[in-house]
Amino acid sequence: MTSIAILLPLPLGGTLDYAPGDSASGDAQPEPGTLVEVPLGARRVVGVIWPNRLGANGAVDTAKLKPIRTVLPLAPLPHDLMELISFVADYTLTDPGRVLRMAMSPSDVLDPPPARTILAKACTPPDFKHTPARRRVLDRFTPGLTVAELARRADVSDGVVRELVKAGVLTAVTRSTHDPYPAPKLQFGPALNAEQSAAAQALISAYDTGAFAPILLDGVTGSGKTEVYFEAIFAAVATGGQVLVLVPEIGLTAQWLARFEARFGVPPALWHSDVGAAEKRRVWQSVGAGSVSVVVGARSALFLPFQNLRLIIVDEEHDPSFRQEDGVLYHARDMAVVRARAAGCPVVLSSATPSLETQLNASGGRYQSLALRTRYGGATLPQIVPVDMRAENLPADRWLSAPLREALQATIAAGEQSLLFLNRRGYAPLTLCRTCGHRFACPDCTAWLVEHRFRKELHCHQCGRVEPMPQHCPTCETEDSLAACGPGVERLFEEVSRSFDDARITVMTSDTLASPKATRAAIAAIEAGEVDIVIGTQLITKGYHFEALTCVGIVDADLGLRGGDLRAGERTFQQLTQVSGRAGRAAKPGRVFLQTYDPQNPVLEAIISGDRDRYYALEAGDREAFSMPPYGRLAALILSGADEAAVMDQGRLLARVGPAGADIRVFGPAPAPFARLRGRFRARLLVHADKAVRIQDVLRAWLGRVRRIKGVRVQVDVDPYSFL
DNA sequence: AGCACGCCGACT
DNA sequence: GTCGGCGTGCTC
Repeated sequence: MTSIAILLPLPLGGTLDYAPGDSASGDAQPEPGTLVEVPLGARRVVGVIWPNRLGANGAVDTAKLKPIRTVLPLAPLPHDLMELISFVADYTLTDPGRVLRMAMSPSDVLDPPPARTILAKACTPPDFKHTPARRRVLDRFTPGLTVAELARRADVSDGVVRELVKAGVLTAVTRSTHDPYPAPKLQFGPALNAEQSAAAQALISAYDTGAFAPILLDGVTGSGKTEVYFEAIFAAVATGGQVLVLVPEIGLTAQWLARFEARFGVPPALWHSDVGAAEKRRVWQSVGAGSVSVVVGARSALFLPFQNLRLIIVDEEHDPSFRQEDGVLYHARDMAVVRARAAGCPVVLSSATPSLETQLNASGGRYQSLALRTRYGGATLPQIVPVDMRAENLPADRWLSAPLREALQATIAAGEQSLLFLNRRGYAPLTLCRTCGHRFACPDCTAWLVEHRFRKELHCHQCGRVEPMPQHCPTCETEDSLAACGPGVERLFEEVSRSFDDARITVMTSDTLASPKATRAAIAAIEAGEVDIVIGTQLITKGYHFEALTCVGIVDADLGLRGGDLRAGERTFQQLTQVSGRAGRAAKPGRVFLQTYDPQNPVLEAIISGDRDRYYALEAGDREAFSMPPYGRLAALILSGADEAAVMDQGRLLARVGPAGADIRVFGPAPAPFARLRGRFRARLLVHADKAVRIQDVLRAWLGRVRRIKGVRVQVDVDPYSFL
C-alpha cells in the first residue's frame, strides 16, 4: 500500500503520512501540491500533498495510516512555491508546517467564495408587457450582474427586476465565483528618456529569455525607476505571465497606485495587512487560478500560489521592512530571489540606495546591474548643505539652526514647501522630574515612556502601553515639575509654530496617520498646496513625490548613527539619501539642510559630497576587515522567559557546548539591549562564522544536544537584522 | 496549533 | 465526593 506525505500548516516537525483517499471515483493519484483535508486526531485539517517526506517523524505502519478524506476544489500549490516553503524552513530553522501556515493564512482563504445570484437572459413571453422601466432594465442588461447591480444601473427599484425574473424574461442562477480582476490595459506609457529606455529594454529582454535572472535596477531618487519596471510588467502582461511587485510595508502609497492605474488603466490586486479577509480570499484564489496578472503586496505576498509567475519586482529593495521580525524570521528580498530561481524568471531589485549585499552581488557580477544616473524630466539632484551644530549654540529647547530657519522662511515666501525629518515620535524621548529626578519608564520593558502631548499620554514604544500624562511627579508629588528632554516631532511642531506664525504645518507620523483615510487626506492637502511645512518621521521618506517640495531639513542626522549596530551606517545612509531625494523632484531645484554634530562622519560626508560609491567601498571594507556580513555570517539565539535566572541558565547551558573553532565563535549570553519586553526577560547569544560555514547545520546540531529549560523560549535568527 | 489526558484545589 | 485549573504530549 502506498503512503502519501502531507504537510499540514502546523508545527509538527515535518510531513505526516496518509493513505490515498477513496479512489472509487477512478481518479489518478493526486499530484503534489494538491490541497486535501485529512483527519488529525479528532479534527480535520487542510494540508498539502508534498513532493517528498520532510522531517524525522518516525514511520507509521502503512496499514494503520488514515486515509485522505477529500480533495479540495482548488488549484494545487505550484512547485516553485513548495520549493520556496522548504527553502525558507530549512534556511531559517523554522518548522516547515509553520512556513506553510504563513502561505495559507488567513486560513479562510481556502473557503469557497460566497454564493451570489447572477442573472442571465431568457426568452421573452409574447404576452409580456414592456413598461418604460422594464425596457430600461433590458436595455442596460449585461450577463453576470446581480439583481441589485442591474436595478441600480437601470435606475429602477429591485422589484422591477424581480418581476422580470418571475415572468421568465431573466433567469436567476446561483453561482459561487469571485469577481474577476480587470485585465491591465495594453496602452502606451509615458515617453522614457534614453537611460530609462535602455534599462527597460534590458528588463524586457531578460523577461523574454524566460529564465532566472537577478537584476539590480539602480537609479538615483527621481530617476523614474517605476516607469522602467512598468515596461517589464507590460511585457509580462502582454504575454500572459503573472507578475509580483513587492513593496515595503508602507511604500504602497496612493501615489504609487495612481501611477499604476495611469499606466495600466486598472488597479492591481493588492495584498497587505490592511486587506480584508474576503478580498484576501479573492486574491489568493484568483492568483491560484491564474486569473490575476499583477499583484502588488507586502512581503507575505511572496507566498501567494502564482500558477505562472514570470516576473518579480522588489521595489525599494534596501528597505528594512522586507525583513520579517516575528514568527518566521525571513528576508523577503532574499527569498524573492529564491522564488524567482525556483520559478525560472527574472527578479528586479530596485533602489536608489541598494543594500550592501545587493550592491556587492551586482559589482561581483552575480546580478546584472542597470543604472539610471540622472533625474527624470530634467530635474536636478538637490544641493546638500551641511550645518555644523557645534557652531550654532542653540538654546536647550531649540532644534532648528539659523541656516535652516532662513531656508524655511525663504521657502514659504517663495510659495514652496518644506519637509522636516526627525525620526522620533511624540513630544520628547524622555520625561523627568526636575525636583527628584524621577524618570518615567515602562514597567514591562527596558524603555522610557514617551510623552505624546497631542494626546496628553505617555507611550511605551516597545510594547504599546499607554498611560494618561500625570500632572505631578508620582514619586515626590511636586506639581509642574516634569521636564521634557530632547526633541520629538511634536516638540518640533511647537518650535516651528512659534517661529513661523502663519505657516500651515502638518505632522505626519504613524500616530497622526493611523488610517489609510487620514494618510490620503494628508497627502492630498500637501499636493493641493495647503501645507507649507511637513514634519515627519521615517514614514515620509518613502517614495513620495511632491512637486512644490524644494526644502528638506534633516533635524538630527546623527540620530541613527548612535547605538552602532552592524547596519547603522548603511541604514542612515539610505534613510537620509531617501529623505533628501524628496527635494526638488520637479522643475524647481531642491536644497537639503543636514544638521549634525559630526560632519566628518563618513556616512554624512558621503551624503554631503554625493560620493555614493566611495561610501559603499568604505562600508564594504569595514565589513570585510571584521568578516561581517556579507563577508561572514551571523546568527543570533534569542532566549526569553518570565524568569530571568532560568533564561540566563539556558544561555550558559547553550554557551558551554556551543560550536567553537577557527571558523566559528559564539558570544554571550548577554541580556538583550531591551532586556525586558512585555514583562519577559530576554538574553542573546551571537554566532559569528566564516562565509563557508554551513551555519544552519551547525545550529541544528548545537540545539539538538542542549538540555532545554522549561519556560524558556529559544528562537533562532539567521542573518539577524535587528540586534535588539 | 489544537485537543486530550492527567493530576491537585474550591464547590454542590 | 465532583468540576475544573492549565501543564505535558501526541497527532500519520
